Amino acid sequence: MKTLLKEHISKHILISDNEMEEFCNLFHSKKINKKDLLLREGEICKFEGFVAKGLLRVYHIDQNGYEQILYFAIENWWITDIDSFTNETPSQLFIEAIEDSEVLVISKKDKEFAYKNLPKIEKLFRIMTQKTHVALQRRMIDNLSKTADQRYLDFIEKYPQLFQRLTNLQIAAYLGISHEFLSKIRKKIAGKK
Amino acid sequence: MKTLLKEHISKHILISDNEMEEFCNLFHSKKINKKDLLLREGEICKFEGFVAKGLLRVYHIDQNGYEQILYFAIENWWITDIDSFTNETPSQLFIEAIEDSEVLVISKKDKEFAYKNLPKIEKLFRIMTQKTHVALQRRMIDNLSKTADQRYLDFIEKYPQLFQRLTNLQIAAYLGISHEFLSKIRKKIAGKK
DNA sequence: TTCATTTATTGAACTTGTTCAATGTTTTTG
DNA sequence: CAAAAACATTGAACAAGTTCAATAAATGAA
Repeated sequence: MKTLLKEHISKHILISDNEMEEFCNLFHSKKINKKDLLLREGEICKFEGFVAKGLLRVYHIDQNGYEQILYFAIENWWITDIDSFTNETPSQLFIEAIEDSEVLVISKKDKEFAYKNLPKIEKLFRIMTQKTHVALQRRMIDNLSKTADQRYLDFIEKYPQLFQRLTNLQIAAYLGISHEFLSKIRKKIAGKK
Repeated sequence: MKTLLKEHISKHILISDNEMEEFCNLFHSKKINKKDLLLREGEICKFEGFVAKGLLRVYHIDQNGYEQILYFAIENWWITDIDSFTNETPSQLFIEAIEDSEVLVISKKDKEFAYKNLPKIEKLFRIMTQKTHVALQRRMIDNLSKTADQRYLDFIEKYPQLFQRLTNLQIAAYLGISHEFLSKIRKKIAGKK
């Protein structure tokens, strides 16, 4: 179960076998069935998770009841509400499994323990946070500067494998448009080929 | 010049006087006059900067020639294109001084040196990246779920002091709307009072 | 297999925001 | 101070995207 996590860590930092074991022992496996929630709005997010299997979505529900998907997480991605987790404030987000999933979770206390006793873990999370920040920055620029058509085409090109595992409803909620409008975009694009 | 930086660092990590000196010596002061550029599109961003004085904007110019402002940086904020800086790829961004500014910059080489020799610096940047990521995540949610009116009102409430130092053009470019439309929003709001 | 639920498509009316062009106001700079 | 440049406002025509309602298609559970 933890081989994926270990491989992932090794790709980012140099760490001894002992340290690796000690760190990975802080994680517990959690199975989440399709449609079950790992976090709901109003709760304080008490975990950071590594997706070992499956697919989840992190989303927000606005005043009008519409969903916006902040991101998807598949195998090898980390998942948490970093805002709620670090500041210990009620989350604005839901995390739900889109497919039956397995997430390796670490508690805040154990993460702090790792930061204290395994200095390389600072580097690991510094790098991971940097990566997710870069991804979000790119998305922000795209959202500000591109039309929905273009964002949809970019999405397919950028995440072809993820695309196949999602419904149009979910893709629309990620792109920030209604699913009806996505449907019209799809028609328009299909007509062009 | 570096007292602000030192205060800032002390607020986030515990560090000895020696380490503080050694780290801060890696920074050079750079004065940027109003309207001058610190980074332009296509360049590889070779620095990370701490704003000691002034106000800058980080923006992107899209295919249609419109500007989108990714963020503003005032005193005590860090400024860089983290994407270009970490991946050493050409930047999509411009950084320009809105007011005469002073930025304390550190090169990539010196930052790597700090990571190697001053382990607490890992923690500092892990925390800073986390903070900027949280801010961007909140903004992403707002952009996906709120109307321009609401985003404008939120902006004024959240950054009242920054608001005063910006033109409507700049605020519009940050909110992701045309400045003409912002003008109409302002009229509507003024009428309501 | 069947019935219920979820997902996808489509059209029409509507809202939000853009674009362009004209005009007025403020700020900068020689 | 005067002229130029940058900034702000307004209106009209337009484009992008939403909402609602109806229908069809796909999926899932008993």
